[in-house]
Amino acid sequence: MGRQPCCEKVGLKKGPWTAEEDQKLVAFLLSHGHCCWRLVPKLAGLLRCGKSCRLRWTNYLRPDLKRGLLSDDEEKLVIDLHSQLGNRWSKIAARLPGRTDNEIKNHWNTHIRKKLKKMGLDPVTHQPVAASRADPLEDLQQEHCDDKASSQESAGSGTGAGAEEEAPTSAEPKQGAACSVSTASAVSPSPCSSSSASASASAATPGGADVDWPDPLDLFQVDAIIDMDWASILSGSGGGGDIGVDLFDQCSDVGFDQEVWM
DNA sequence: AAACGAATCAACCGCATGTCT
DNA sequence: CAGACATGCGGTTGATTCGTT
Repeated sequence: MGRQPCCEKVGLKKGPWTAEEDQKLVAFLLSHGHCCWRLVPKLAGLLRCGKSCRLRWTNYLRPDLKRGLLSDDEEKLVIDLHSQLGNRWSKIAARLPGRTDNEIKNHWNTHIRKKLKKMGLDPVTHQPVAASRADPLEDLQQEHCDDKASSQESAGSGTGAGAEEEAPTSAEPKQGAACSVSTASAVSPSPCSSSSASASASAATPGGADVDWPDPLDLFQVDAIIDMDWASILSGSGGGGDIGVDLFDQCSDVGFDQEVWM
């Protein structure tokens, strides 16, 4: 006997998430963690499939996400990792705490690829297309500040060089999914049979510390939660004192991987 | 001020792989 | 062992935002 299908695609909502849906999802996951994604929308009262919930959480609602553009160092690291790993965005994201595979992928396609092309480098192979420079990464850093200009210039000089020329990384046959090591997700999958996550979840609501923490179960202040400076809070530099340790303990109970927080 | 085009990014889709019955 | 299902991944799309004319 098999399991129930992931989502009966009947009556499920698609498209952009509303603030109310975000609130429900955040409140549920912060208080219960995720047991099985298939059950999350049902338990949280959402008309979404579990897949959509997981994506929304992973790419947008996860509290440990950094926001904003990638720093120079992060961008360099992405380029370096991409040269080694190819389009294995989840692997790359795993090396950049607080960044998601989707975010990195988007940034690559919209920024980095153009820069590499402008520098005369093949974004796929990272090899010079023609005669090229000695240290592309150094040039990249120099040009980082005029991103907009470079993007437009490259668009003009690209002569049709767009997504259509993107070829699969020859040296990297598609096998990223073969790696079952948890990568992008900050929430380690807690099996349904594991009672620890859900059992302790009721006591794991982050709050009650010195940090100005909106109670997710109270008013569903999701925006405030998302905008919080999590890195500072968890490192104790945000005035939270021991909040970092407390949150580590609490959040690990609901399935967070502490290493991903910092 | 309006129209147009480019850039950005959130979200969806389909596939691959691992797990469970 | 085989089939069904869950999950994760990468590619792609479409709506929105931003900049230019």
